[in-house]
Amino acid sequence: MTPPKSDLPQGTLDLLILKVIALGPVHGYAIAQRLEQVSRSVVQVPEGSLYPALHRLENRGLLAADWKETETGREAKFYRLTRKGHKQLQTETADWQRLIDAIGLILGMADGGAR
Amino acid sequence: MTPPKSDLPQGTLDLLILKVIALGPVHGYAIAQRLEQVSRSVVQVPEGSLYPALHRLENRGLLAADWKETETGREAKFYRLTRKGHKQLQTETADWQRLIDAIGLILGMADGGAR
DNA sequence: TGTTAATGCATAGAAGCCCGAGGTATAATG
DNA sequence: CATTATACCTCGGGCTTCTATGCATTAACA
Repeated sequence: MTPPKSDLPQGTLDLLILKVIALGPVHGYAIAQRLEQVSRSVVQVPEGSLYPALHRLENRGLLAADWKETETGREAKFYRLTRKGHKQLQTETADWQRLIDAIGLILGMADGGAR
Repeated sequence: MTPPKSDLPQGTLDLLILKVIALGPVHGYAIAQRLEQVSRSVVQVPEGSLYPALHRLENRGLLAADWKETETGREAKFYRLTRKGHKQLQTETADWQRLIDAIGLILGMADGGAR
């Protein structure tokens, strides 16, 4: 059944993490699940990528975290965006859009192929 | 004036190179120019990234090269796609499309919650 | 009760890519 | 003759990512 796993291009993970957290405080484990669900399993984030990324973003001052209880009564580290993180999300989203548009132009170059 | 510079996500460069070469034999230097022109300077490929990438692709058997003269009468290494390279381009293009669609889903998430 | 699965965090090590800096060489232009 | 543009190349540092591993708790299940 070969589930369509896909490796994320470097740098993209940060953007996706920022986006999920922007929707409301979440803990790390839930971020990975969320990304997988919404992307229909195209995006799969191993924990060895996730947690270092979170620490990185926190060190850069884009995230802040507090330990709280989950709905199931367990301790977890809930992340939220700082003001800096919000700005970063905006610029990274815009950058991403400009980039995939540009790549679209390149991949759309005519060679008598599809369409 | 915000110069629209953009770094390529890791791994994407290979795809773009394959695409340009698929349009017809070109030498390395021209590939970089081509990418910059078509993308309106959003994509800029430094030589320190370009040449290692070309060698990588050649070593993987996706490209083949011959020395020929350019229109200006200089020696240059012209690359073309192998059959394997063509297949690789196809699958990588499909992967890319699936990935940006998935990321589009994520970036399009609204605060209304999962739906 | 023992064991498996799921939740939740974390680090270490290896692999890989990107890019700035530096080097070689030719041709044309001022 | 010096500079600019063409055209190739490599090295080293820096960064991200993934695999593997570890720890701890809770729920389910046989």
